[in-house]
Amino acid sequence: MAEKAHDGGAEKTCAQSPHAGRFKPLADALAARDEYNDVLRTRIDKACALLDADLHLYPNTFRKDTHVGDILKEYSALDEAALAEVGKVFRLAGRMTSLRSFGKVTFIKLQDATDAMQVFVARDELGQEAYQLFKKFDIGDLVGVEGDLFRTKTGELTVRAKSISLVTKSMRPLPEKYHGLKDMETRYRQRYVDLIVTPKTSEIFRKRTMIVRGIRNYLDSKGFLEVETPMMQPIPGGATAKPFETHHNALDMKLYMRIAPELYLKRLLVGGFEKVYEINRNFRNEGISTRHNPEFTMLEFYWAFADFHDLMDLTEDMISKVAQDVCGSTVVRYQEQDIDLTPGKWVRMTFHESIEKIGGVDPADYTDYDRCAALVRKSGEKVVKGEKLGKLQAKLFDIFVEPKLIQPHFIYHYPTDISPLSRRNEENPDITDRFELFVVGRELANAFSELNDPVDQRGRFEEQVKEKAAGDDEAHFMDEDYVRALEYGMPPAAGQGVGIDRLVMLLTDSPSIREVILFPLLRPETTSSGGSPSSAGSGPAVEPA
RNA sequence: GGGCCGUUAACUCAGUUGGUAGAGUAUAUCACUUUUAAUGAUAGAGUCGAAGGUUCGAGUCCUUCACGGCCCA
Repeated sequence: MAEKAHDGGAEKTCAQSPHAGRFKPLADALAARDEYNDVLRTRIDKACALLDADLHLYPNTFRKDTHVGDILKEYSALDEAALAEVGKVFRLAGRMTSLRSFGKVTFIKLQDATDAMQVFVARDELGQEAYQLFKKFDIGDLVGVEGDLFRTKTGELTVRAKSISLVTKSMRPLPEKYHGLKDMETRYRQRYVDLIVTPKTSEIFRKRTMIVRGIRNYLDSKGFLEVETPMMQPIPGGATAKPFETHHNALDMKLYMRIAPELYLKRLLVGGFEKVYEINRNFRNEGISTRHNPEFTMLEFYWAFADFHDLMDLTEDMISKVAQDVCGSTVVRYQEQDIDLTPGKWVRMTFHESIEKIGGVDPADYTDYDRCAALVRKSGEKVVKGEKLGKLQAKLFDIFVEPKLIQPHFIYHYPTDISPLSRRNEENPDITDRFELFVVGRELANAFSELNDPVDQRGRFEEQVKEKAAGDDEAHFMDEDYVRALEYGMPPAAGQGVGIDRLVMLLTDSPSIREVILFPLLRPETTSSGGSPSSAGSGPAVEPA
């Protein structure tokens, strides 16, 4: 007999199994997408073999009594003799992320939500039959292990399996063990895989949770009340941005996804809450970049009987505490730079001062309209007809100042022209009691003493409406109800928005916002067969005649 | 929206002046009872992102498109 032909090895294929039919839909779907390769075929064959051996592929019966992290914490210090004393049998479960087989003995790495550790699986511990079944398990399978602790020859704390069982069969192979998953697109699209194989990724999202929790704890401890306000709003307000539009069918009503919760939170100040905050999603229908995702998370908080100076103090205290808790220091490393968030180190400087001192712009070049416009043009920016001086100054600021604000800077007293919701400065009506916080050349927070004069507010809305009519689709809508609320009387207050994603970027040393958002927005995936992604597996693609 | 770069096996990547594709990992088979990027042997695995074009001949050159990355607006 000619024996050189390999037909997938000596193992029988799924086609010969009574369970073959169970996997046909999977095989067909894979084939339709041109993904049905020999690795996947082998997985199906193995799954069939496991079913043939009367194993459940997805049993929900295994219960663990500990986690890898707990074991490592408690027993890492013990030597071989001390471990033998312990003699305790643990029940662990997790994903098998690597496997080294020596015939009658196999080392696997078991990864659960807490950590990863080695498990020693030996034929002489399991018995011949169980060990043969175990050999059908694949890297990527979830397994349950029962065993005690020992140290291997190289001294590694290891679980010696008395039994090992399949908890969930994995039908797809994991990425390569050494290089891991590098392809950014796959990492974002299939974040579940990224989380399995990239420890840094899961670390970022754990930190993200800690950061958000740290902020909540901080504000709660200061007596702030967490509230939830509408994400779908008939009139979007509270920021300068293009909103997403949607439609409510039953009410036959146009709605906007909120660009900010601000106007609702301030209505709550009118209602008598003196300290409120909300941490939730905002949506802005704008470009996507390393710093912008269409939906992003903002903290906004409002504090009655306080002004923007109080906010600067609070912000400095809050962010440095969160950094200390999450990063273990108030000096954090961001993209090869040390950022010092230690309280007291944060610079406070006026908007105009920053243009002059940091931007190096001659005062005459930003106070005189024509000279300012000329400088803006010279710097490669457009000047729109009728654009106000404050807006031109903001452009100068963006060009000359913002990129240089690496260490934390509060820049305050923004021009009134670009601050439609802020309270005017008492001495100079052209500027507002507003600040923005910059770190690593990016805006991290925006805050101001709130405008609570209903007449002034109405006038500013009307200005915005004019700009909207003139073609600025980022300008504010008139919000009559909000003005009415102010007419009842809103206490003097200060309010602030903090970009949580950007804060998380800073504290996790992430260069892109996509690294700190679990599922960043991407264009639909195109399949190799050319069909629309939604039609894959749900029926034949309809081709135009 | 613009510029530059990328897309080759399941993963990470090579691929020369244009001559029908390679490695490592993973997978399969064999050996192996202490490895940890285990080791050794053997084998299979590719619509080279898609569609056109130039050419005797295209992974390679040209055009368009799709998706992604970085920078800019």
